[in-house]
Amino acid sequence: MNMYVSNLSFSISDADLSNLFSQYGNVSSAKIITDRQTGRSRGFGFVEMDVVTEAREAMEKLHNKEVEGRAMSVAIAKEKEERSPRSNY
DNA sequence: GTTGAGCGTT
Repeated sequence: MNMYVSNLSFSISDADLSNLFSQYGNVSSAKIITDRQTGRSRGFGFVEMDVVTEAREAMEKLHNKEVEGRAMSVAIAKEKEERSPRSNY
C-alpha cells in the first residue's frame, strides 16, 4: 500500500511518519520529500505499508491528524514510475 | 533563520 501524506509540518521527518504509521501497523517505508534544490522539506511525504488493512486503518486514523501543529492529509499515492526507466534515451 | 499546493531521487 503506497500512501501519499501531505499538509505536513516542516518539522516532521521520516522517523516521525514511520512512528505515526507504525502505531497502526507495519511500516515498510516512510519518506519525507525534501526539496532537492534547496535541501529543505517540502511539507509532504510517502508511506508504504505491506498490510493493506493496517494501512487503511492508519490512513483513516492519521488523516486530518494534527501533528506538530498541522493537520496532515493521507491519501492513496499514485504509482510513481518504473524503478528502471528504460525510456530515457 | 524564509514557506504552504503538491505525488518522491532509487
